[in-house]
Amino acid sequence: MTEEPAEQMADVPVVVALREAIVRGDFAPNQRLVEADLSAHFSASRANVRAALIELANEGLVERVQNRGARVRSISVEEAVEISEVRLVLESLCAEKAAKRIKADEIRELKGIGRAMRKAVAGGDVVGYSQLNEELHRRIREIGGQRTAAQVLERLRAQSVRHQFRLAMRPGRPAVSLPQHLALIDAICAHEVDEAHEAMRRHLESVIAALTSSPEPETRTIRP
Amino acid sequence: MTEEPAEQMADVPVVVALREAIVRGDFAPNQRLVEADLSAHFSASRANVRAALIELANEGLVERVQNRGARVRSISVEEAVEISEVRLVLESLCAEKAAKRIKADEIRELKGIGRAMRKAVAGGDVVGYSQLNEELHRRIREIGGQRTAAQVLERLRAQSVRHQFRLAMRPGRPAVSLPQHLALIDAICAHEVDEAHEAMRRHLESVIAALTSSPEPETRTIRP
DNA sequence: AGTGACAAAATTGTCAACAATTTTCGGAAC
DNA sequence: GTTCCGAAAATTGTTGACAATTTTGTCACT
Repeated sequence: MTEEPAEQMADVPVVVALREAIVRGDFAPNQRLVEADLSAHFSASRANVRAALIELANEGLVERVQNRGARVRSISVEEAVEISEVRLVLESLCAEKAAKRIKADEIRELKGIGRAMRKAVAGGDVVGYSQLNEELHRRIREIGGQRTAAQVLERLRAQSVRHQFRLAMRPGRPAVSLPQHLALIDAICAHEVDEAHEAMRRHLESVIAALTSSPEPETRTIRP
Repeated sequence: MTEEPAEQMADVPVVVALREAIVRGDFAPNQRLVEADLSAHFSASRANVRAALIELANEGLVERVQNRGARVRSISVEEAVEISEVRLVLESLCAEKAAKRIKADEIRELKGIGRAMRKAVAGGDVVGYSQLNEELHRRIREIGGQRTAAQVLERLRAQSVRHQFRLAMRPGRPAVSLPQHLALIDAICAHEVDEAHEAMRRHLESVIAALTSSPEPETRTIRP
């Protein structure tokens, strides 16, 4: 493996660099996060690394135990389901609010995302569709204007991004979720508050169902 | 004001001592939290105080700005409403789960809380009723077994405890919420899943209504 | 071979001193 | 009296060294 100082030139705070690295998957679940190593990797002081670890532990991305250091927290399938249940009720709330508040330019934007999704699925672009998926949910949160809910959801997203991505990779999954997303977009853009709520609920119930009835390959964690 | 070293003998970590102090109201909203002062007050090193402030900022109890220190975050009424909206959907979820999973001994416990609430209201014991209120909601979260939701709710509770307490102090408020709580307890103990959900929804909708139609006295913040 | 004790190494926890920044305060200029 | 400047004070940010703890490695003993 490479051993360079790593991380881009821009002097981003350590916590955001480390958070992105974990979410991106640069660090495997359960991998130890040694303060001195991170200090070198991000060329930051150990105190800053330490502060970052405390913060990320608070966000649920990192696990810290007294005198035994920090490691990337691994999210079990059961916990991923729990997170999805919370997402269900909170994103449904945001969808409701978005259906109430959405404005003309935002309608155009959401419709645009819908078209792009259709195209991505038709073209078999799974990662592109996955990104659009994330973008759609994020925009709905923003349009909804419920900042407390949005903040909680953002934190949960970081924790479950690995499971979400694997789910998106399952064969046939995009074909299931695409019509759900399109119905959701239609409801929100038509200011149909109740239907927006229901569409989001149906979509996330489908996610939960897929997660639970999962023939997930073993998460072979090698712990050296 | 007293200037002693403060804080009980027990060597509790700084963050929990500080968190409790803020939630308890020992520090007023917007009050500055100077690291050196806290260091003396809790007889801890400045590094520990600093770590605690970072953690509490992450939890939303403290506001930190670069080079300008930390202060107790003040929660506006609008934000308290947002928090209550999130609580509504999450606690409804927990109430559902609790109605599904509740066991005999837990039923006895909840019924006991219900009786104590009735007694407290009859006797005009407002603070006692407020404590029972908190205990009931906490037990429902625990019985529900949805740890992700419970964790989010616990964090939000810390943020909104001030508003909650003031609401509880309004004349006539206990008379409104008591029957709602009793109905909630009955539904959960009877394993009536949907009704438990609805009872919690109605209860928290009433809380939100009370918060919004509020003749709250000015939060006179003196900033010296 | 297996086990336990013990030293060595690695790692985290703590602290105090120093640097950088912001705020406060006094006074000169108008 | 007000405004603007600059020095002093207060406060936060950063660094490095040291202490405490855990982990690893070694070796005698059974």
